[in-house]
Amino acid sequence: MVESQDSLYSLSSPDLDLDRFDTGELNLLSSQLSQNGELKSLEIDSQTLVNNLGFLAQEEYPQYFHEILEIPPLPNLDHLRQLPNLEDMSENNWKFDMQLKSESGNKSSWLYSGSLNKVFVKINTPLNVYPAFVRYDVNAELFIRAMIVYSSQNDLPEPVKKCPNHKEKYTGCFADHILRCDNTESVYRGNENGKVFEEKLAVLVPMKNIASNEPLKLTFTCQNSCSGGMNRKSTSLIFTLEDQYQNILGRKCMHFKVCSCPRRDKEKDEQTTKTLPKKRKIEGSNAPSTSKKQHLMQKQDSTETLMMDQSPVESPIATIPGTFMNIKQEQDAQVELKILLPNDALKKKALDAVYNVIAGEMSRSGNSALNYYLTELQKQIGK
Amino acid sequence: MVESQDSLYSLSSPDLDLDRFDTGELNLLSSQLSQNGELKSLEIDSQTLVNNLGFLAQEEYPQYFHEILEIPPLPNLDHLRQLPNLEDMSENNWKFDMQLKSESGNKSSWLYSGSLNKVFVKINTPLNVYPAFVRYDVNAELFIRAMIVYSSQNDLPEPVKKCPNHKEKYTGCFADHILRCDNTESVYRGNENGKVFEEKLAVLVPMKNIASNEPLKLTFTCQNSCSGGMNRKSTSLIFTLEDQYQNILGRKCMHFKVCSCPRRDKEKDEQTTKTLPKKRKIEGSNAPSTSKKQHLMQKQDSTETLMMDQSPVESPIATIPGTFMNIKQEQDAQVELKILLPNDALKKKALDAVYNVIAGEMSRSGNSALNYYLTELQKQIGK
DNA sequence: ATGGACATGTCCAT
DNA sequence: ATGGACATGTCCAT
Ligand SMILES: [Zn+2]
Ligand SMILES: [Zn+2]
Ligand SMILES: [Zn+2]
Ligand SMILES: [Zn+2]
Repeated sequence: MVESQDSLYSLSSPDLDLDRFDTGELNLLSSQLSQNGELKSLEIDSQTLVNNLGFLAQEEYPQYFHEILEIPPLPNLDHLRQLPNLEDMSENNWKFDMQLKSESGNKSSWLYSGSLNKVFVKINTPLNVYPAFVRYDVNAELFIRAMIVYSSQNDLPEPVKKCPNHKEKYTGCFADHILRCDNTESVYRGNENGKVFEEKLAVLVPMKNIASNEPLKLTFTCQNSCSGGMNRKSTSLIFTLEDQYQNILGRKCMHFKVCSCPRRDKEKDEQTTKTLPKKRKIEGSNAPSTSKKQHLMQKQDSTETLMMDQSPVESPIATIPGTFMNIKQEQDAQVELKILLPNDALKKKALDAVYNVIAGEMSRSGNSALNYYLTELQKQIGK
Repeated sequence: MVESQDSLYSLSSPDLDLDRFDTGELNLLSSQLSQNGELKSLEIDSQTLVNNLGFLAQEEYPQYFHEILEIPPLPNLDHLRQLPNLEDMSENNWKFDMQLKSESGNKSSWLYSGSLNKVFVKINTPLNVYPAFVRYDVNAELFIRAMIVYSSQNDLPEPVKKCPNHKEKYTGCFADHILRCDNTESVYRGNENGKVFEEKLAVLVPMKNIASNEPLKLTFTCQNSCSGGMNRKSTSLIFTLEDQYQNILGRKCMHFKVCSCPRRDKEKDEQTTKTLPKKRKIEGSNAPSTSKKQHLMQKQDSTETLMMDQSPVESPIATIPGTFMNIKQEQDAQVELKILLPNDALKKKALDAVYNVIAGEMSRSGNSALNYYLTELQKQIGK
């Protein structure tokens, strides 16, 4: 164990003997790093490690060499102990992207501003984000990590914590997590005080069980305005496509704001940004009044508008869950009932009431074909 | 023990044999009542007790008879198991009052509105309140209890809880208490879910150590606007002068609001009240839209300006409703109900049934926002 | 759902 | 400290 680490430390030039990296060692190194926040057991600080492995860490190397060199993936794990990176990384073989698709239904629960690369979303409301990437290496086990950070350079290191008010409502693995992902097998990582990438709160979603057109079903459980929490600071979402070794294969970032009036706030935000870069921010310990308050992402803002709005096409899939198979029904034209209800409890009551309507009719008419609808209703009620 | 209680229960007429009351028995009864929220050990409900002791509970009897009759104070402990009373009680021998004195210094930390009988104060800022009373019985051990309640009749039973955000900062005996009193030997009483007088959170200050001109040094540790806490409901402060047996010798009430801008809010409040009694409140589970939202104290609002400075009539004590609906209308996630039905006729019936579900809920909860869903349903039903 | 009014905390210049 | 502007949640009528 120590031996393998020693061999790592001895690396000091780009003439790396790549054969020496087998995935076993990498895994080991990776876990070594993450289980021990300060690397004390290795008696080496993370900076030293970064210095020694730094040449592997260039953004230019995310591609895999193993096909050419017939070796395992080039390790690129220094980011684990660094601050999150807010630059998109999509110009490699994986062509990773995350896309929002406007949904016809209750579209008001979120709105996206292309000019700001920012999504405005209500609290506890689903935001579906669709992964898009080329499966460049079919053997890689893929994950998408979703993480929240403060947008401003000064606040980036600061952990983004859920406010005590909203914390109170939840227990369990995501009690401290603002960002929830309701896809099955999502894993909640990090801790509330984590500063570097691997320690920050995030949700890790295995792609293994995600259908090709299935979105990440995200939910924000705290508002940007919450005092004792995000406290009106501006925030960003970072998605990273990762393999089983935590190599980063792609990255997609966007600003977000969890608020009560997405439309109003989006319009005001676009308006304000259009005119002049204002102050009146409590972000960062920046200069009194002149500071331009620039986001890390905005470094490339020249191309940002494009980046956003083109990220285009692709088919919206949105298979409606719970869609019924078409039953060839007798003479009567089958009809769909589709309504909006205030909450799940009332939806449940509504379903029960409809159940009674159908059951009553079936009883009165003796039309046992209606049983099909009861069964379908029961499925929804059971959920 | 049981015997002494039995003797109490046997009282059934005002011809009370006052000699039978010694302070020992009263103390015992009092502690019996308070240690056992439901009086289970006595196998008697508090209502029965009130019925039996009710004749002692008249507001007209707070005076002591012991000088005349040479017996201990007339017991008056039924209030312990009732909702707090919001009427001033100063027209007796004790002439109890609590007074604010404008301080030259940092006067901005609070402001008092005479016309509203309301003090506007900043969070975590000292509010000195000066007790004034005639020491009618020099042998009595005196206390002043300070308690916070919701002003509106509907919300009065609801415990006033500190929001989780502000709770987080404190530990110890006043962790849950919004109202702090920094005088030495202040004792924190009650519990967060207490509904009746003796169980509600309060601070009890022994007068023994208070110099004659010394004020109660109060501090509010949570704002009226705090969600998860007072949640913008209007609130009142109740001071009661009590003896060592918890008899109430005097009472002084005032509205208060803990806010960031006392001056602005005071002016706006006075302005608004001057014109017309408005709605736009989240207080009480009141009727849909017409409810006048009246404070207990405001029942006499016609004379309130006077009342403040005099001390009025009489008024009923609100009884404890078994439950009070929680109006807390946080943002519920809207949901869509989508089902397939055999034909239009049944769809119509289904819509009717759902309509009834929502209408019923709206009626029960008084949540008029649900009307939107009824309207939408009606559109579909009309088709 | 939606837009307007409002309530109320925060920032900022003086 | 103070008043004005602003940010942002909530209520309400449609
Ligand atoms: Zn929150
Ligand atoms: Zn940006
Ligand atoms: Zn609070
Ligand atoms: Zn009043």
